[in-house]
Amino acid sequence: MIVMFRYDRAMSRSAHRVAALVFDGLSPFELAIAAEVFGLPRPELEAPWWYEFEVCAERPGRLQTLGSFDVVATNGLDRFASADTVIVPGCPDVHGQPSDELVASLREAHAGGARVVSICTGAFTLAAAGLLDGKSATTHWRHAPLLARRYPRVTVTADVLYVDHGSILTSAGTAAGIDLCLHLIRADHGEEIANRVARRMVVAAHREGGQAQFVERAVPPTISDPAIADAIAHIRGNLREPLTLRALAACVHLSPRQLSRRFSAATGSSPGEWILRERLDAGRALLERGSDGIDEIARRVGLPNTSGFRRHFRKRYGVPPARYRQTYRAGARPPAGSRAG
DNA sequence: ATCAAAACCCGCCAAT
DNA sequence: TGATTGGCGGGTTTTG
Repeated sequence: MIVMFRYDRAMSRSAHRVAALVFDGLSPFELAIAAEVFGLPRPELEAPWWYEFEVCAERPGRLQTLGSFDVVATNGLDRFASADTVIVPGCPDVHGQPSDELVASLREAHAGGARVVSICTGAFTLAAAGLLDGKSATTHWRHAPLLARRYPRVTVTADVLYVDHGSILTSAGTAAGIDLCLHLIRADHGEEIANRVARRMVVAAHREGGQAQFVERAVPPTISDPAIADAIAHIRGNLREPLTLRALAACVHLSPRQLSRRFSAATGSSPGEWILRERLDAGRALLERGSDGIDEIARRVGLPNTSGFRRHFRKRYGVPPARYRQTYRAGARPPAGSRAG
């Protein structure tokens, strides 16, 4: 599993080093995303390890950002070779070409086992380095057609927030970089810590980002209506039961009409919708972790009719359950060419 | 893929 | 008088 792989790898050294590329004309926001997620100390999380964040430039020194302030890079590109994760923010010119030196250092980082991560049009830089050849990738939707034209060997997917190939990850327009960085935290430290980081940043731990995004549940909203909070707790604790509106209403001492009304007010979704989502989330988790068959999983999440389970699953996640499991497991292999660690 | 039955959702409105 | 409740109708969705 890649999660274990990354964990072991990080534990084998003093810390997991995240190196971000900076250059003149940098978007400060994109750099700040990486700095916020990886650069802030977070002792309150009690994670077994955390990241060391640094910025690296082709020519270290003072650099102009697109905002009205400068950044000073103290490191050169040689730091990429030994980094565990390399972040490449949006490039200043989508028609331009990165320098040979940058291309070489990105290739070296990747060959050396680093995860290489692009935000927004950073995908152009990765593509120019040949790191995306034969792979799917994403970038800002405005530039997706250009990326596909310029680099025909890259399969450009414009309708997702990010694409994870294990050692190569690309994200869509600027803010999707947040989704991707949280995704990395989730891969490294698990859902719980990723959710807590997201909560600290006051963003959704997960946005549904298009069909095959395979995302986890978002930070649960705070429910101020106690009856509805009870109802949700009851749903979670009794997923395998039928859970009709009427039964649920009786359980929390409300009329069905009232439950329906207050549930929508408190959560933004109807009881039925919510219950279905809980069931499918649980089903997805069982597909990822356990080895139960689809029939058994369907029963356990309260959709005992397997064809119904498949129908809903496919509609929500874009792929049938069996293929989801296959894809998920396949995606969990360590990246080829990684160094031992 | 199709279909009848069941369940759900929600605007409406009289009763509280 | 204004807010909340809960039954009803029936269009929509889900089920098996």
